[in-house]
Amino acid sequence: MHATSHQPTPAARQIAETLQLLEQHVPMQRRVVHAGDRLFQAGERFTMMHVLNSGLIKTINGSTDGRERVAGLHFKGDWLGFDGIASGRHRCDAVVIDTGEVWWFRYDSLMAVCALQPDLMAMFHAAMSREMAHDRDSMLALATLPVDARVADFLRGWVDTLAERGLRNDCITLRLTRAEIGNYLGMTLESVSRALTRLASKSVIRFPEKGRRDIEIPEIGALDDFIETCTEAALAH
Amino acid sequence: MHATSHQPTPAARQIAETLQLLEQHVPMQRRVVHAGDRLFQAGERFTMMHVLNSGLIKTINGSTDGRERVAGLHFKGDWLGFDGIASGRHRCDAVVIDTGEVWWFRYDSLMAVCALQPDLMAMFHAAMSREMAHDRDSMLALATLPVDARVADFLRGWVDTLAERGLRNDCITLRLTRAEIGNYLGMTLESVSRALTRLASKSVIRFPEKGRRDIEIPEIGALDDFIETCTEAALAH
DNA sequence: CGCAAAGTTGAGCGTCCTCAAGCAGCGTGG
DNA sequence: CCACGCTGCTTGAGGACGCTCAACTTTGCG
Repeated sequence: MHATSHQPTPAARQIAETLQLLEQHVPMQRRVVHAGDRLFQAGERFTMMHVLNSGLIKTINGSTDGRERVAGLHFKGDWLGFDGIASGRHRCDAVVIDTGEVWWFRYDSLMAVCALQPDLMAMFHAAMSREMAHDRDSMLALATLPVDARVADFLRGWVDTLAERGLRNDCITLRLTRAEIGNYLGMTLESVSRALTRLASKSVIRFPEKGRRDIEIPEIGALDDFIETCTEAALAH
Repeated sequence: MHATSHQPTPAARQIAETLQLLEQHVPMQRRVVHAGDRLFQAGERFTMMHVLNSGLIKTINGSTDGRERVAGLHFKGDWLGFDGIASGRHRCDAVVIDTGEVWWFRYDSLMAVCALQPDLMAMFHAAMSREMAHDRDSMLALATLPVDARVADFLRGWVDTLAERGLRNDCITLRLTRAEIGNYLGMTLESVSRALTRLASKSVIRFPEKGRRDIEIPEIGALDDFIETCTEAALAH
């Protein structure tokens, strides 16, 4: 069973350490946020960084001509606001999906502290680097995987995220609609629905409840196998 | 005519400033690199950051099951190596496409200097943030644009990059093959070729030479119009 | 209970991919 | 010098994957 390990994972330890450093050294505020709340919006002046202590937040990236896409999903320990640093303005909306606690603090305060606390600076950079690496992997999936594999890859990503944080991950609750998932994965909501049906028919996933919001994943390895099978099938004529 | 302005652009000024700060404070080495050279490879231990003083470099992101994608294209002033910070290992290959000069230096040296030079730290963060914002826009294009628009968007991005740096941008020389462009944009090389033909037939672009490596862009605005037309056409049934 | 929002499933169609053929540029060697 | 092969590019024909449109079911909420 691949559920909660009772030793904190390295990632969980790192998150705890980061939160502790922030708490000790950076003047900050905490806020409980609820589904629908916005931490910031595209175009607003950037001054604050946010760190998620619990809950789930999505960022939405839009273009001038009205297209938009769910750019990222953020869990406990994730930082938000990086994309505002360069231009001094936020480039996306941050919308709360599931209730949680957000810590927020001025970016310039953080920088001042970082000059004296190399460890904190390292955590900051690591968080940013991790997000870049994650984005790269998302792009790879967008560009190279057929829809079914993309959905499977998405689920694996979610599972991994939970595992890293030492959370139970044999059964996950998507708090996103099919439309949001589809938008994130560059496909329609119908395609998401069909892909899930196919995954279930091959027993890669299972729906424990009648409402198909919860997803059980008996074997994580099966997800990877499924992804490979899809890509091979695509290559073979 | 939208060619070289003889005032340095804000971006060009910022690049010059960054290079100067690095030169003054960070112990570094310079190297002339040629097409085919690799700055680093996925899996290698990360210790060095790189800054491109001239030339063109692509990064390639691969997965365990053999898929790969051109993850980014890097011009003068761009930093390389961010994705290695988190894990301590590079996550992509960096391959030189066009001859240029690379400056490289230890990441830990940079950090040491940054503690004393807030300006340099700010440039470092800005570069990282800019790359994240760019990746987000790439993903938006991948997820929401039809092939023709994606190619147009790619060209516009290239043109903008040149313009920011104060370079001539009414005629660009792609130093990538159709296959590389297609890989970057999540489509086949044939689709790239067809898209370019269609763009040319609508006079959005022009091929000055017989070998269609150079592309002339009479009106940058026409690219944006073309992109919008594509997306509207897709929406209208 | 009734309405709105979310999800599933099917049929038809279009975009984009696959496969294949042909052409152009270029360096090599006979 | 030209034949040759190699790589890159274009163009066409056919097919598949995923989208659109539509009907229906289920869930959630006032």
